[in-house]
Amino acid sequence: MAPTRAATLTDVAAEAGVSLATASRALNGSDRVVREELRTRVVEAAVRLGYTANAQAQAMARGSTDVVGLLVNDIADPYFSTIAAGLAAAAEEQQLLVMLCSTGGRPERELEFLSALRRQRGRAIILAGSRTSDRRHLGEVSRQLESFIGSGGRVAAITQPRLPVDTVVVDNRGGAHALATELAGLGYRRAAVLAGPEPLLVSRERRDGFVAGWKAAVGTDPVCVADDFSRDGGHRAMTRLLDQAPDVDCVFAANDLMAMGAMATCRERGVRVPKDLGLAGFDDIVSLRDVTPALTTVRLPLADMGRMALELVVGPPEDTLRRPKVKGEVVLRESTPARR
Amino acid sequence: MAPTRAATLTDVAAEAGVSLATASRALNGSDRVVREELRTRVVEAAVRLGYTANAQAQAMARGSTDVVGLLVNDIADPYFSTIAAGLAAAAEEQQLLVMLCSTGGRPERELEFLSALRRQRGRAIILAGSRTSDRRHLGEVSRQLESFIGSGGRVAAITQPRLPVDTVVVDNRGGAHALATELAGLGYRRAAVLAGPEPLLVSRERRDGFVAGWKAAVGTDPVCVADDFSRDGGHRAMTRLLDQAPDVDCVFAANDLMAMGAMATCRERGVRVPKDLGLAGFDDIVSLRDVTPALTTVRLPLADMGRMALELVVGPPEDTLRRPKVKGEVVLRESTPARR
DNA sequence: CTGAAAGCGCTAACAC
DNA sequence: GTGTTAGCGCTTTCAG
Repeated sequence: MAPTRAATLTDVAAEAGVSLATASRALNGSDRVVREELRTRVVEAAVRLGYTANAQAQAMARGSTDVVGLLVNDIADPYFSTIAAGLAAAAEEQQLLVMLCSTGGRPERELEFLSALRRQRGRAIILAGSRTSDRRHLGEVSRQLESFIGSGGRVAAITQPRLPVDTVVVDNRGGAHALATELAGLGYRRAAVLAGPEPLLVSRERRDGFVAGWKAAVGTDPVCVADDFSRDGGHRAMTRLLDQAPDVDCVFAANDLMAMGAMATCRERGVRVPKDLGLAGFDDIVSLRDVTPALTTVRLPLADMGRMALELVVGPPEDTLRRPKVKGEVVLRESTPARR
Repeated sequence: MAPTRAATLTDVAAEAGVSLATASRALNGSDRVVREELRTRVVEAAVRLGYTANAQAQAMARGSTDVVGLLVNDIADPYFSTIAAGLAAAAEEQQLLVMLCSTGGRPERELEFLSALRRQRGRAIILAGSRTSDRRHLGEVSRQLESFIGSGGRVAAITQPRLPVDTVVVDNRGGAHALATELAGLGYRRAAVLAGPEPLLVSRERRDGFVAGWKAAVGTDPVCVADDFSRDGGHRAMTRLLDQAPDVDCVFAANDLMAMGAMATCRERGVRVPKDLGLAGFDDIVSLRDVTPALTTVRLPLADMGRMALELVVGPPEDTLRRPKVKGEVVLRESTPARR
């Protein structure tokens, strides 16, 4: 059957025998009050006609939408999907719709999405881990964001404090520092770090925090190997590490994904965790619950971070940049038992 | 600073000294051709003014949008997030925007999203595992979908063949049947099934397929215990199973999440997998890579399923219902070694 | 409390 | 080729 033209507000008004304005006021909220009798007449007419407001038309007339954009690196990564879940729940409470973009790390994709959101006149955009370091690209992003903000849009970021926007910041340094202290206290003596890509701030902070903590506690410098912030990256880094420095007794991977990759390397190489080697990660992603041995990590309240980011973009804008902080909590598990 | 009014096409036209129509044709595509000279003039004016088309206005004038909705149960569940990733990638290729809704299993949320998408005049909506069985609710959903379709919207589902819409269907029965056959071939003799909620079709299909396969191969009826389709559900079900029938030698959990829960129960109870008990799941979610022992499962091409679903809603609509099928592939791993 | 009418920004006939 | 103009569906002054 041919798509029947959807009923419009005009239709409803006619059906109810009232003016367009009254129908609008009765149906789609307004400070104005409509007499109860008319009101019900309109509502009934609307139901009879199966009326659904046209959000586009409303957006145009009102000059604002209910859409917030969420930009993540990879929605299949549990780190991001948990953040997304938290954000989605908060968005629901605020009656906002979430537009999702999983960039797969491609900078051009990021820019496309920003511009799509400008076109959509989105109300806000939330950047979760825009993993880039290319200055040129970062410049472009800033430019896009500026004009988005300039035309009334709100922006918040999660752990990307390089952009001049409200940001949920994670105390990476402190978390990693605390972890190093704990590990040293457990009796480990020869540590290594599997860091993420050097240009990534998060990665540097975690590495530096760990190194500082370790130095303070043990007095030595951990070996550092860098690779991608992914499971495969962890796998490769660990392989190189075992070749370079087979005598380490504990390894800190800059995120859980890398730690899982490292664990896989250990299995392949016959290195027993935690017998031969203590291993720790960072983030406490949900899938960690099911790895064996259970992995020591620094827990981040991921879902809350999504929530917080959304809260940054609703409510009245503030003059000053906000940077709510979340701390990581060291969670010791089987992968790093006390070394006697 | 006050949000400066964004430049409109009218502004651009004025700046370029051409008519509105020409500006529109030059900027936002059209079959009409614009003389090169004017064209560049318009483009330059647009750049100068920082013009961004207003998607709302375009949608209204054109009568269609570039938005597709994706409805999932829980975006933090790796099953859904992997599907979402596949779908997002495909959407990008089609220049479509993805509106995400993570319902958390709440039926009312599902309906709200459907109606939001109608309001948005979304082009299509994809339902991934709308996990419900309530007839009343299903009726409401159908009604919403019908009017969505009636007004030109497209709908596709993933593994929810109860709705009269194009659906990516999974051969749950066949996959589970094949798994049962393999397990029997490996020498297992006393099987149990941790099924999902009885009302869920997927759950019944997997259970029935396994039972049928097992019966054909071994001749007996597996014990069945049902619970939620989640990690916790698997944990509870396994607990009950161990109490009821401690002598089973292999367990099939209706999805990987339940299998992981079951594995946790085993760890707590001191039941060794696979020594005391073989264990298998279904889906092959990505986090499975890192559990020990590696879990036998039936692999589903999750990202592809997201892709396929999107393909169902782009391109010309067909008269007949389409039901592309995907098969599961049995992947034997450490959790089910041969029983001698 | 209700109605008439002026837009919101853009596209697509329809003329020239 | 290019310009004019009539909508798209709704909100919101501005008058009654």
